[in-house]
Amino acid sequence: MKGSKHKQSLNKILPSGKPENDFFNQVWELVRQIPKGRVTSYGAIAAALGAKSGARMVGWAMNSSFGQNPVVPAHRVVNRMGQLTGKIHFPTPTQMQEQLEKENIKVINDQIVNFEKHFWDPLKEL
DNA sequence: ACGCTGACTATTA
DNA sequence: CTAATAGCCAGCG
Repeated sequence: MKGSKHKQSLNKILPSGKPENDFFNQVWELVRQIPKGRVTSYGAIAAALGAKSGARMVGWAMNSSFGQNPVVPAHRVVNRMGQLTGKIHFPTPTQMQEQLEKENIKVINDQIVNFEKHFWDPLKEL
C-alpha cells in the first residue's frame, strides 16, 4: 500500500487557523465536477450541500475560489435565470462569457441561451 | 461587538 | 403582469 491515496487530505488547515473544509471548499469541489459544456446555479449548489447556508454564500465562496488549485470553473456557475450576474467579479467582465462560448454555450446579453438545456443539477446528476 | 453588504431565491403586494 | 421585500449566513469596517 504505498501511496494509494484515493483522496487527498481534505483537512487542509490554513496557518490562519481556519479550516479549509468549510462550506467554501465543498462548493469548490462541486463546481469542479461540473462537466464541460454544462452550467449550474448557486441555489442548486447550495441545495446539494444541504441549503443550510443559502445561495448567497455560494457566490461568496466563488469569490474566494480565485487562485485555487485546481482552478474552479466559476464561469459555469450562474444565477437561477441563467444570467451571468457574476461576470462582474471576474478579472475581466468578458472572461466569463468568453469561457462559456469556448464550451459551446451561447451567451446573448449576459443570458445563457437554452439555459435549462445546459443546466447541470448536482443533486440529480450525482 | 454591531451593523451593512453581498456572484441569490422565493414570496407577497 | 411587474416591483419590492424578506430570508439566508459569513466576511469586513
